Amino acid sequence: MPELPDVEIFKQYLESTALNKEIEKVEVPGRELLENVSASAVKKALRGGYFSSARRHGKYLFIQAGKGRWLVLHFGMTGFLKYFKRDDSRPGHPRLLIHFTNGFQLALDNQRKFGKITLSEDPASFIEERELGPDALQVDPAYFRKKFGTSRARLKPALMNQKYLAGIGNVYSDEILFQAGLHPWTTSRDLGERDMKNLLVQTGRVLEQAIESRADPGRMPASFIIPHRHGDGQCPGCGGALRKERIGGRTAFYCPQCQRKK
DNA sequence: AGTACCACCTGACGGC
DNA sequence: TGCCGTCAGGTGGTAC
Repeated sequence: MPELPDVEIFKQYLESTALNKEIEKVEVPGRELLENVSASAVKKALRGGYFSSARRHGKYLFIQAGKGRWLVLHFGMTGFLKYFKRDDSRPGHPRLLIHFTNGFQLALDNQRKFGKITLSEDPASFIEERELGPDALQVDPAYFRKKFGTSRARLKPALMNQKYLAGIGNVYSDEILFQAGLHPWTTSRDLGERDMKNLLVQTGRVLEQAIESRADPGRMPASFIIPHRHGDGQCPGCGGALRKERIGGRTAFYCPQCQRKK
């Protein structure tokens, strides 16, 4: 479930492996993931060039391959990057393979084909076209207060709405609400000033701590609910049983004891 | 505007 | 052992 922290880790991984290496060949075994672009256009855009930088917005990764030339990746539910040399370390479901002249390859692996691959001349216009909200780590408090202070949506679907904030999905929305002590069913605009402020603070805190933990539940702080998001998980705060419930079409986990309804 | 539901896709898992 | 239904969850569409 790559959400903002996971994609940030992919970005760092890419930056530490695949930048400034000449691209020799490009394969697109997963044409189904291509969006508004042909495989030959992707090959033509990348072959002979090199990746010079990467940017992330929400769950999207933008990789620059020249002036006005960006490779855009979305990881869907199961996507990840792998930089490798030997064929026996090639991941199981490569959908895009970039061969470098140094003998290494970068794979976008995506078991369930919910990811996307496309090209863009400019990340900013891509973000605008998709109507993505600001990155969840770069939110102006006034914007946040306005969006969440007027929305009639429940808190959980509101946090997951990419038009409000970009980057939060099912798992991290649970964590943010848990850290903020807010009930997922609470109507967004019913929040008081204090809770509203706290929600924004916790959003940043949770995402930053998740990145520090390398988006790995095993490394997250003991106070996090994420490692307990399963059948009979217990609240890391009060030890009570977590509740599992369908909210906005997603499976939510929360602590009915620690997360009060407003 | 918000919600509910479906489809996309593949693999894991539980029940029988 | 093996078949079948269900679940996982990001996005995007439709209908209400």
